[in-house]
Amino acid sequence: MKQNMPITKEKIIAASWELLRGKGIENFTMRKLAEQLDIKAASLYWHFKSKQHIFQVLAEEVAKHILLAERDDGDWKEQLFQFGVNMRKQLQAYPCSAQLLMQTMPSAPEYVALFEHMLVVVDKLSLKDKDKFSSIACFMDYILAFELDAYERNKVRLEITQDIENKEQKSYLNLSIYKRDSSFKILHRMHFNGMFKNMGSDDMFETGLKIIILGIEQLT
Amino acid sequence: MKQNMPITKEKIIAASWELLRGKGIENFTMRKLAEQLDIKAASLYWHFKSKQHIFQVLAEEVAKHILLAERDDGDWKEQLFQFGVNMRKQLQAYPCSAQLLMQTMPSAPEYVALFEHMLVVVDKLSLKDKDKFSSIACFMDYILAFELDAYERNKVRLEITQDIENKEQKSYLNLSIYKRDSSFKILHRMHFNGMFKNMGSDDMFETGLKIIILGIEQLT
DNA sequence: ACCTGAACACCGTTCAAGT
DNA sequence: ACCTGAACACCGTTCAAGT
Repeated sequence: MKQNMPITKEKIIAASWELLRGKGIENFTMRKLAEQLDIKAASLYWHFKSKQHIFQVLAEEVAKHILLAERDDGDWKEQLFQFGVNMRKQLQAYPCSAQLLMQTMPSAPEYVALFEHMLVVVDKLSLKDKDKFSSIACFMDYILAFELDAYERNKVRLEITQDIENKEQKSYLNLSIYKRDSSFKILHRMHFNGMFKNMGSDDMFETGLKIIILGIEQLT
Repeated sequence: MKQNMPITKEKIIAASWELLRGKGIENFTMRKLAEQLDIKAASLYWHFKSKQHIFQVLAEEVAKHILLAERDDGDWKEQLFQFGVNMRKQLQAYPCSAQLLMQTMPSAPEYVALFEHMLVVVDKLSLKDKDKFSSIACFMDYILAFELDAYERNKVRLEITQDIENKEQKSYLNLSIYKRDSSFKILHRMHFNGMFKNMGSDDMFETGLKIIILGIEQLT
């Protein structure tokens, strides 16, 4: 990480991804970012006018990579499905990218390009423009929320394992209570904790994708 | 706001909602919350062990109210639709509640009750348990993401109008560029800004809800 | 039981001053 | 052109001390 060469925007962005991966977006600070680059926090402000602006650049980078990895195979249903799978793959490759996109979305030109790209896929359907737009918005909302959710759940999971290490045993999720509580009949039947542990899996993600694609088809 | 009676948990929670409504979750601070209650920030820690814990209580309150407002009319499709509409209404009634739920979701007992309630609606369908669960997760993800999105978009909108007041004219969304850019053919045809202005509307929300419900039906 | 002052270890951002 | 020290106005949280 230590270099004598002058800092560039590119190096700051690269270090930002590292910091996000290591500390998460809630612990991303200008001071830590500067430390990682062997400079002082104040120096960052020569390259970027604010932390928010760094986030915007990161978000646009993600949006760009989502579009780059696109190939258009099969019918519209297959295309939409592949787009969803690929978008999630990119979101997983860039730490906290769902948060970044959610925060900065409508201002980024790349975001609009994403929208346009998906509208093309759905344009051949015999739907009102308004419904095409709603379909794509729903599709993207689902994907983003799925990853936001996964991130939060992972955070809780890490806190718990940390507490166990510290012999604190706080048990944020005391599932044992629900296991015995007869008021949650269906969840109980579904093997409560197994179901919740399966949240965030590839399988669950793809089922959601299928639901939305089938739903769009049905809207015609 | 000024009272001589001793502060209670209930008063702190009430003041928290006010603060969220007035300042948003990103400007919710213990110091501001204390000020609103005419006490000092340190005093809050006698009632709640942390800011995070206050958020957890707020989130559970929202989840509780979503369940309370429930009536079960019609077939499963109608029920699910009404649930979605009602859930969004509650999310809109409590400021930043989508963020609160997203942050604290899996640890809250009320959240599990929400899940169970929706699973009951969908339980009569001839689906694998796994797919019932995925359906509900998809449904809830969509609703939360829709409101998160609306919140962020509103934030940007407020910043812009503020800038216009300040004669800064930064134009975070310079839509005029896209309007002329021929690479966004479909969005252009759809009246670019009109479409984006329509984002977050009741109509768009309900279309998304319908898509997911039709999709779940198709999964059987 | 309930509240406070003072402190600790942080933040993002600015800006005059250095090279 | 690029970086820094020092400061400003904040954070969340703790804790001995007050009533």
